[in-house]
Amino acid sequence: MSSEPVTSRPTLSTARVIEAAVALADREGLDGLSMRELAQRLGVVPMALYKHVANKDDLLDGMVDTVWAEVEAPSSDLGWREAMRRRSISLRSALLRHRWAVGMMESRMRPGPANLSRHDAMMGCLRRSGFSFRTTVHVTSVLDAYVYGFALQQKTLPFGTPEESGETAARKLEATPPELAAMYPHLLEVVAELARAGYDYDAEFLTGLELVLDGIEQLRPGWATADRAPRPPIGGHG
Amino acid sequence: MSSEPVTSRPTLSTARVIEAAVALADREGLDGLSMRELAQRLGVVPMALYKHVANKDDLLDGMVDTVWAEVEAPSSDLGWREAMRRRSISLRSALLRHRWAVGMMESRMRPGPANLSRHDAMMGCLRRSGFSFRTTVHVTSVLDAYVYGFALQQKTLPFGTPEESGETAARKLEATPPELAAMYPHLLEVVAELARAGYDYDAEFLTGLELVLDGIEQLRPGWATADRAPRPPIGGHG
DNA sequence: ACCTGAACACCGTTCAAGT
DNA sequence: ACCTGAACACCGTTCAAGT
Repeated sequence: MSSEPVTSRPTLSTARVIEAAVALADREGLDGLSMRELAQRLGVVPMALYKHVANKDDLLDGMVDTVWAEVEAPSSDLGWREAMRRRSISLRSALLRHRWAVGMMESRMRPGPANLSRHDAMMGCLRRSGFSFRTTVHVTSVLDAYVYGFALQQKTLPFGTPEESGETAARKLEATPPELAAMYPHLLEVVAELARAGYDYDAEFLTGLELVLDGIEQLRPGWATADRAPRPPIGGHG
Repeated sequence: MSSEPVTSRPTLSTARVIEAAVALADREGLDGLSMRELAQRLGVVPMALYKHVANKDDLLDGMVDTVWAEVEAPSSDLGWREAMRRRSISLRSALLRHRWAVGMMESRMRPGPANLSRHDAMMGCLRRSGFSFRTTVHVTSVLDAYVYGFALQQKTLPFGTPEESGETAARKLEATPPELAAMYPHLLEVVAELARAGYDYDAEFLTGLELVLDGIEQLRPGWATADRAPRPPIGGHG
């Protein structure tokens, strides 16, 4: 009696709605994601979606947690530096696959389970590696700022590949009227160099990441001697 | 004959439209900024705006350059580190005053004159301070990522002042069901510490900024010896 | 020539009518 | 009880009609 539906259109579910919404946003951007368009792609009437998500904001909550689920949770087995490096690279990769998610990863009012578990793993890794509470916050703050900020820049800048960036820069350079070139000599000089040598986002990200990790290494209290959380310094943390 | 209009409503101009749009976005956010609402606040019919801006995107271009005009251009007189510190703080302040602008500062396809002049000053300061072309790009990339990323986090996170953040965290903590507390022990531990000691965005930003500046100091070729651009190392930059 | 109201093609969501 | 079409209050922008 209860024969499986063999059609290519499985019945709607919250998971399927979220999955389709992510796919739509990946392809068309956040502006292209409307409840009406999403419904059409799923072959249902717009109001049918509201059986599976409370509203668009609820849908976005689910989409963001889908992205979090793709982020590698740091494990303290690797040592904090390798763990933080891998998590940062993994977070950036997820944000490259889902550019619409940049700026939404920390903003949801009701964080989902994947979000919570990844943050818990981050805190656990740092605390177990001997960072104090306060320093754990510093590390999280500066690393997240760097990764989110870099992803934001890349999402936002007008070129993709190294070659493309060189070409874009070169074209812009040629199109620059002489009076502008005279007003912004240093900017033009650097853009010309980029046009010559190309601009590789991945390499740039890794360079900056090591720079930030070096800074964190210095921040770690007792980094040169102890391997576990030392007693707090007399003056507090300031 | 041509008597000055003494009314409180001066005639419309591009500058006045942009100014009003910035004020509206500051107060109501980007979502609250519609051409219709903006027109109403200016006491004109919606279509009247299109005499002064080509479309909404053109309006946003103008708004972003208004924010750039508030950013202090770095001067190499101060030394690169102090100059970069001041520019970063100034950029963040502008983004705090105009939160809607986070994520739009580098994304405009037709950058305005204030944008170009600030970027030119940045490049000029770094080049004059002895950074190579390539290292100048690294410095710009990592500093901008940090400032934009931090501003994005702050815009996005649900609390404002240190006290408020403590209270918010404490309230969330109390509202946490025991089964969740057991699943995310490290996260809860850190949040509890934040609830106790408070979370000061300004202090956090400055801490991370010095960390990044320390990293940049290491990046600078010839930083220990020369004060002007050294000849490039034999192996290139790697 | 200038200005602008109505219209077009959208949006998220409510709500009442239909099965 | 469930589903859904029409409706509501928006949106940016076009375009033709009015002065």
